[in-house]
Amino acid sequence: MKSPPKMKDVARLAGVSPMTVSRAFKRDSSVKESTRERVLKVAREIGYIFDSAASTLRSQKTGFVAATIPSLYNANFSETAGALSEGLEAHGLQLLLGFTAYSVAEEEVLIEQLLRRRPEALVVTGGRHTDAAREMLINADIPVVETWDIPEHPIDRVVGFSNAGAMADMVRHLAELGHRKICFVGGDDSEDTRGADRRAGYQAAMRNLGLDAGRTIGIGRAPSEMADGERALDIILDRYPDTDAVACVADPVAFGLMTACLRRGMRVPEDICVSGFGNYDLSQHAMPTMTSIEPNAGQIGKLTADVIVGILAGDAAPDDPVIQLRPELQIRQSTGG
Amino acid sequence: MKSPPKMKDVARLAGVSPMTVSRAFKRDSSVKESTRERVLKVAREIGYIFDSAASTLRSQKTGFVAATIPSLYNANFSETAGALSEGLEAHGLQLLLGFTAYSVAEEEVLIEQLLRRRPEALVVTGGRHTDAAREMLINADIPVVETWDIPEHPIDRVVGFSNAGAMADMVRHLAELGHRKICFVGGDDSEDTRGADRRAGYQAAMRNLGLDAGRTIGIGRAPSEMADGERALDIILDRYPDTDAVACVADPVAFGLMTACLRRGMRVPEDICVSGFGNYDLSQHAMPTMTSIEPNAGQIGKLTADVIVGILAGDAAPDDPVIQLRPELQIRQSTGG
DNA sequence: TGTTTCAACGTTAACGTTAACTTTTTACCT
DNA sequence: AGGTAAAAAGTTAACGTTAACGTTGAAACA
Repeated sequence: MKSPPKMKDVARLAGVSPMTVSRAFKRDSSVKESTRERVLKVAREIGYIFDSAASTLRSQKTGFVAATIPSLYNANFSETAGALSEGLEAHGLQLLLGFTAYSVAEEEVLIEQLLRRRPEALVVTGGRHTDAAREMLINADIPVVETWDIPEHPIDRVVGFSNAGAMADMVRHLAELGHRKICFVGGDDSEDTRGADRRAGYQAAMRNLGLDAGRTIGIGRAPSEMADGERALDIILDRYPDTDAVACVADPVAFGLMTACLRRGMRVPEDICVSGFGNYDLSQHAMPTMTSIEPNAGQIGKLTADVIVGILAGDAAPDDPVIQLRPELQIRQSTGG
Repeated sequence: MKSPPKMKDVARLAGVSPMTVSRAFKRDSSVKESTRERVLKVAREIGYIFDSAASTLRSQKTGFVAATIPSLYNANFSETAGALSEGLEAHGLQLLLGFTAYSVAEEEVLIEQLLRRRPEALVVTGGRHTDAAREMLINADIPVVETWDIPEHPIDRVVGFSNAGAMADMVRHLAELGHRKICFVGGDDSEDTRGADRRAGYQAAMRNLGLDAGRTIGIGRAPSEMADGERALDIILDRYPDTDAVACVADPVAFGLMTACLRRGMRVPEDICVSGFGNYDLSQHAMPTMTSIEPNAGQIGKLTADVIVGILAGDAAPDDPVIQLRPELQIRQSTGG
């Protein structure tokens, strides 16, 4: 088996120079339509596959944008990634995803790996990073968008919302319903900065309301799953049996906790209220339907794509580099809605 | 702002040749430990980031494996991708994901895009492809693994199971419980080959049992969601009101359908049985718990990684290029289990 | 008819790294 | 000390594409 065909092989067989083949593979370059067709036909016939490494090296253009997300398994982040991908594709940019496993340490490693591939922009989930990661992002000399958070010290651009604020809204909602013994269920992992922020939002809101902010149930490292919600109920019944409402870090946890309640014969919301975060499909179909927070995950992805496309097109920087979204409370049956 | 540092800049400042810098960035190459440390220290100080495009071009090694999966939003495929990624990472390979939106036409485009980046192996979800895609895969001259299916004509290696067979198992289970009026709910989209195979499995099993195989409810293009299950119930009650069991193409659809039943006051499983496919977390936590099929998604990813690592390490090809898994029926409350 | 213009294509060199080879240094012998 | 092998480092050229510039020929003008 001989070596795979190169551009010059296509060129020879099509009777043109390699440069013309290169041009034929791009859009709106000056090649006669008939020539382009002939070139592409030859390329197809001999099974030529363009080599993007060589192209990248010479042109210093990779045509893709990198993004770090905590996990594939989280429908919220997937939705952001999906919308981001779509928005970028419309402008000829591909998305390269990397997974941080909810850890800023892993994020640091990942960012370096991604930068080695010379993306034209970088999207990170979260607004807190290791010092080394910050350094790399600042020096990367490409647009950087932090998402799903409102960082204290933005690196560049931001499309996010306040996780603490959204959780505080939820706690106030539960308090307005008359609940006083409110638990928070979430990971006890400071590496998951969004989870930690939501817990902080719970604590701040509880203190502001003059309520006991100590009822936090740690369920281990993110990602939090349905089984964690189930386990959390055991802990709650053991440690805080008078609990009348539980705010969960995410919908799957809330669902696991809620169904565990129902299995024990507890009524939701009559005996105990349960709320989630993320407004998963699940929360609208569960029985009872679950109160949650709509983070507008798709919107985050879409806006992020717009920001990047704008910067790459040379748009002037806006006055405020931060686009702050307002998650909406979705009040449903699990809190009496 | 000057141009970003190159290897030769690091070399100059570290007092070595660029080749030594290159070696310092690899593992187990012949550089003195003290030299390596000095080089890496300089690199860190001046913010040098390795350029993988140049490396790839020269060494003809990309260090990554590409995979096409139908969607980010499907927990089963995500699990396969996650396990694949882990298995590859253990051998220094990165995973590059592409999404086909459940369409073999999109898959064709995607495969070409991925091949341009010269992956060292290619994993595809599914065993049916366009002719052009097949051609590219055959000519790619790298290991190809087809997953989540047992193709009629394997291209190279296979790690999968029979979707039709698994669904037929489910139908037989429902029939053994005494059900005769069994519906199938799934996408009516032939582009989603796994969905189509599951429907075919339903039809074959029903015919074998001498039952009416015509009760198929089409719910549009994949991906199928909870809301589709809810809609499907309306259609079932309208068209086949005597239905006693429903086999769904996937767990979310089954959950949507099941909760829609419960909301109408129908009892599951007493009035109607519901089954899913995929054994999502959801199916174990739903009330009632849902009967489903465990496709061993993680196992598929792990075995695929093993196959690829084996081939790249030069292992001899096995007698049978097909690794066929046997999905297991998980019988739960929604079918009386 | 000579000049201008521009579409269409060609030529040259360079992108940043590393394979393959060569040279120097160090370690270990007798 | 002299010799030898192995470790550590250097040199050269090449990977496949395309930016930048150069050439050609035909259409469009005065």
